[in-house]
Amino acid sequence: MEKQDLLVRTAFTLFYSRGIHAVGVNLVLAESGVAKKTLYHHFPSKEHLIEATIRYRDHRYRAWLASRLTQVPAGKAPLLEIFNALDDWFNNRVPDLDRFHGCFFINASAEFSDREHAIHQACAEHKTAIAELIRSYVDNLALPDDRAEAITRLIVLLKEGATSMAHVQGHLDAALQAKALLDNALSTEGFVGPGLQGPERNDRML
Amino acid sequence: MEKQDLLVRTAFTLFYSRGIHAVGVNLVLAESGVAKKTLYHHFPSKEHLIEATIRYRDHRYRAWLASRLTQVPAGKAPLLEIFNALDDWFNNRVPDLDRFHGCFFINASAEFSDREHAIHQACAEHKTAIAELIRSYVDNLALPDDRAEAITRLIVLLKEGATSMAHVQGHLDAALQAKALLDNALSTEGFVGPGLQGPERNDRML
DNA sequence: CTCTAAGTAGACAGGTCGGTCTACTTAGAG
DNA sequence: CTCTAAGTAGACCGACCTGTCTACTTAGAG
Repeated sequence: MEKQDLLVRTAFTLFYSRGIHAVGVNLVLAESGVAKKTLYHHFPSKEHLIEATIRYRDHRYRAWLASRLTQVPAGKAPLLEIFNALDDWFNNRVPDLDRFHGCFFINASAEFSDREHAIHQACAEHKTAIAELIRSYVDNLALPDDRAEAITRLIVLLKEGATSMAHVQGHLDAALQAKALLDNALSTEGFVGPGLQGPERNDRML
Repeated sequence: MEKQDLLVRTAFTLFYSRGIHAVGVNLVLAESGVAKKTLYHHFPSKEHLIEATIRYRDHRYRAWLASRLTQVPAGKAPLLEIFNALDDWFNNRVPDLDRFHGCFFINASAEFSDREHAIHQACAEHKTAIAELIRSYVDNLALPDDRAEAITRLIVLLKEGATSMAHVQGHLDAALQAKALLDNALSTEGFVGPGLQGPERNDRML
């Protein structure tokens, strides 16, 4: 594997499990077995390495989620499938995403709290990209634009809440709970209008 | 003011706005004007100071939220009022809580990711305490126990999601969006059963 | 008046931080 | 064969980290 990739992967795993400020470049080098000069040959500073780990995680996470959503029939199913995927992630059934330690982008935003900071903005952009992915599936329901936007934001809200609860409180069933809530909302007149089927019988949790 | 309190308040503000690992004790001392010996007289280590800031924030936050919920009529209103309070917090209309930088406990959990760690556990305990506060208001609706528990968890889910979105993405209206969703859920047959009023007309956002 | 607890300023120790640098070693392209 | 880009190990720099320590000051209790 190319040294640059190796550094980014190693740095990501360390940053994700221990926090970004808590991990020094010397540890990344020791874990990866790469020389310091090589790191600074590819990245002008630790900051750039951090940004590379953000892009790396963004790419992996989006690819994983997008792949999951193509594996179910079109319609409501992909929207609910988001939360099946989250459930797998929380319960460490997705080795590709590393052992669950919450959302890397939420964590990074906590360490780089200033919204003007490049790293915080990169995290926000990831969230926007995820929202756009979700929106593309909501659009398949052929709803009015404002309705589609509201449902997209609802799903994002539930996703963020479930991820946070799973990490901080250890409520590993938060994804399925969010799924049941979404299912109910999607079946309610005020949300998507008549014409969609009722909730999936065996997923009722509320 | 007692030096111990001054240290905790100063440390909290710095930790909250810049991150815990990013702030050294020397900065806390410089900002507070307290001598280093005094800090280590009251706290055996930085770790203990961090734990004190967690307890401090826990106390302040719970007192603020509890106070807000007593200012509306009993019934559904306090549950919706949670999100009015969050909306004020996100938009910096609550000076007592410091300038909004997300949830301090989520942020701290990101920096102390190991769930066995005392600081992470203290954060989880705060969330549990908040959930119990909410639960006490849900109980006023006189619902079956499992229903009440589900609604409590739903509210917590929405609260966490809104807080995270407000911080990372800057969606400062997330609280009102969550409120509208809760309002709808509380009015839906499957959630609390018949007998409760419909959604508040002018808060419909979905 | 005396004793004590809590405070001050700031030097210091041992370690880690991000980052630079020298000197040397590959491996592949022209 | 030669040149270059990318790699190695690791010494080194100044800055900052947590935490300890000396020496002195202050305020209140007995």
